Amino acid sequence: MEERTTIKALAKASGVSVGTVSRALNGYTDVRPETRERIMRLARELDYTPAAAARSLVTQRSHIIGVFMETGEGHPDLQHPFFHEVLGGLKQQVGSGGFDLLLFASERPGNGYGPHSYLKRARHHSVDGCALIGLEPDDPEVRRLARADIPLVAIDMDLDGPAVEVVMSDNEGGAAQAVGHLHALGHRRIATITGMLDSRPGADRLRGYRAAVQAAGLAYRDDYVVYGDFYAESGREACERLLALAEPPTAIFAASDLMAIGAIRAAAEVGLRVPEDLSIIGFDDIQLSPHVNPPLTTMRQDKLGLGGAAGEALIARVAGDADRSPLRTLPVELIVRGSTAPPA
Amino acid sequence: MEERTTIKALAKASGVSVGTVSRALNGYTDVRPETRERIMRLARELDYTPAAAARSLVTQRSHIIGVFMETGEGHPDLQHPFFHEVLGGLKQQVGSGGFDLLLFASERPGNGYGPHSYLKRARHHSVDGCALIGLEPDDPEVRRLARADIPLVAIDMDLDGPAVEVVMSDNEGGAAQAVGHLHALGHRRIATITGMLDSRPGADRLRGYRAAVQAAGLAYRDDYVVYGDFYAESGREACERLLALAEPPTAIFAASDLMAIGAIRAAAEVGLRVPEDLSIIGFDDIQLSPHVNPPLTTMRQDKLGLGGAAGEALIARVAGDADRSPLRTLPVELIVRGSTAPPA
DNA sequence: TTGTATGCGTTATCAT
DNA sequence: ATGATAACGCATACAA
Repeated sequence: MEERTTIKALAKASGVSVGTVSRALNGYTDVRPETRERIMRLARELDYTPAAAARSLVTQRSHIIGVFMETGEGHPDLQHPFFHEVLGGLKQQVGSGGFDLLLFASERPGNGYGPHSYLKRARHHSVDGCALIGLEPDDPEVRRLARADIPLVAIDMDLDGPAVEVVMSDNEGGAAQAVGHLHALGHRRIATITGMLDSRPGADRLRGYRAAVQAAGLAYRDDYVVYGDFYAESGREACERLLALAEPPTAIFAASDLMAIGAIRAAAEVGLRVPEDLSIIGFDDIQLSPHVNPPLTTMRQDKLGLGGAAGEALIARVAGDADRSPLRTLPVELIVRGSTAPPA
Repeated sequence: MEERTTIKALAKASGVSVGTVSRALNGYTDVRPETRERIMRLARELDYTPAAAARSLVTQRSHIIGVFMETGEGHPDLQHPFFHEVLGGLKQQVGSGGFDLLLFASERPGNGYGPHSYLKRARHHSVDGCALIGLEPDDPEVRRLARADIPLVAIDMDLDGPAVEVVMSDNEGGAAQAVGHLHALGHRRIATITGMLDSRPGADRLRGYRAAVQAAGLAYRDDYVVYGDFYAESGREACERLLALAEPPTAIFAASDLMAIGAIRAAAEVGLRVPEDLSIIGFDDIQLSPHVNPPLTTMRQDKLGLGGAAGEALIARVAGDADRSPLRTLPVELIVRGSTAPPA
């Protein structure tokens, strides 16, 4: 039973008061150098570690960023690889700023009474700010959280509130660029497999597709727009439908890499070769994309950058910087690999 | 500036003392029913949320499980998809037990003095327990943490200490089963691409391979054992080397799906078809495995189950249950898909 | 330069 | 059944 060293014990050992110890440790100037040194030395020897709880109680700062992370219906959370990479960037950024991440898991905070509530969970742990990943912006509880005065950053979702900032990729521009790539290769029959359209990225990528198709002077065909849900299986089904068309497309823009990979498989199953018979471009550039067969051409999202931007925004707002643009859009990049080629 | 409702404000509103409020909320029996109801109602109206910091200060329980998660050298953390799925299972399990997860990000906890230290970070936040994912068991700081009396669960790594429990898959048995599957299909020239051998799973899977090869009466050939690091690129390179052999294998057991996928690609690049010309089996069953081309035959690890078992262990030990087996091994399952077939 | 005292929001131990 | 009151570990305003 090793007792935790408290500031009181450290004070006794140093022969000074707890107040002095606190000031010495926190870098106040009005402490005699030799006193400080003695205290610091003893702190090291006794392996003193301040209690975050006690400190946050008095300073009203927890140095903790909360994370609400879920993905849609039917998909247990933490599933989409995209979110994890974003989380990695967030972790790195807030870590360098001296913050840790609290991944909310329990739905019954505190005394366990009352309904499920994001705001309550955030308040309970006195987080200094929160990152919102994969939440439903229309959820009343999300809106309630957004109305509070706690710094918030929403990733890939629309949200507004007194202290919320939104971070997302240039989904519309990226989608247009993807279609442009296909068009430049010579494709004229270009279809798309959409993501969930009630999500901002899903809607934006479809919008980008539309804009690019029209800009290219191609006819916009309803049957070239098939709905998916960002996951692989939906990409496969959508591609099957597309290939069954009387006049099937020669190229497909899938709104996610996962769906693109599903589409490649669907093509293989009917004996079509990618990219010789069918070009497929994805969106995300997940880690596996360079390694699938064929290597996937895709629009790369700067996932670490997204998380980093979120962390940066949070840190700035926690520090009191309130005049910040409520929206930060990160550029995407065309990565040409082996799944696209000129039409046969 | 909405003021946070404190227990004091709630007491004043209810016309009772804070002590009574606390007892009412915490379900003590010695509170008059009508008093309790009034308090509960007001708590709801004022949207009262207890402060975790204050509570943990007095109860010595934070209801927080810390998570140290990193992956090896050169690979920025949070990269391997396997770990994320484990994290998902952990999150779910501890959440249902009323705990939240603290993802350690900052390397300078507290006053920022002193060296990097896992133990210090854990103590600083008074976590009730910790999950260790992807750490180096030989790291002196890890050992120091393990010696402490705080409940620990190590995932996929060897570690011992007064309160540490280890959770991992049956890597050795699974590897043997994978090789057995290949052998049963008729393969006799079976090679392996290993993971990092300084990791417990990497070493165990190689051991399982060896055991199965010998059990099958096949000759153990050094040139059929190529070293990888679990990631895709290493699988690709290893497979290239294998295929360049004078007598190349007809089947490969890759110690991870990522490497198996890299291997498939290497085969494709030299014009070999999988599984017709070369069978490949992986290990993990990551989310993409069913969707790659061809769908990957693999040994499925119960990733959610791993995380869940870790969470369960942590919760039990935090509750004081100390007589628990220090090791929990979860079974793996052969998933036959399209990347293995009888030799030509 | 240092010590003392107060308070942060709770729970827990006494009384009553 | 309820109310004071003392912790919990720390930071800080005020004295000295």
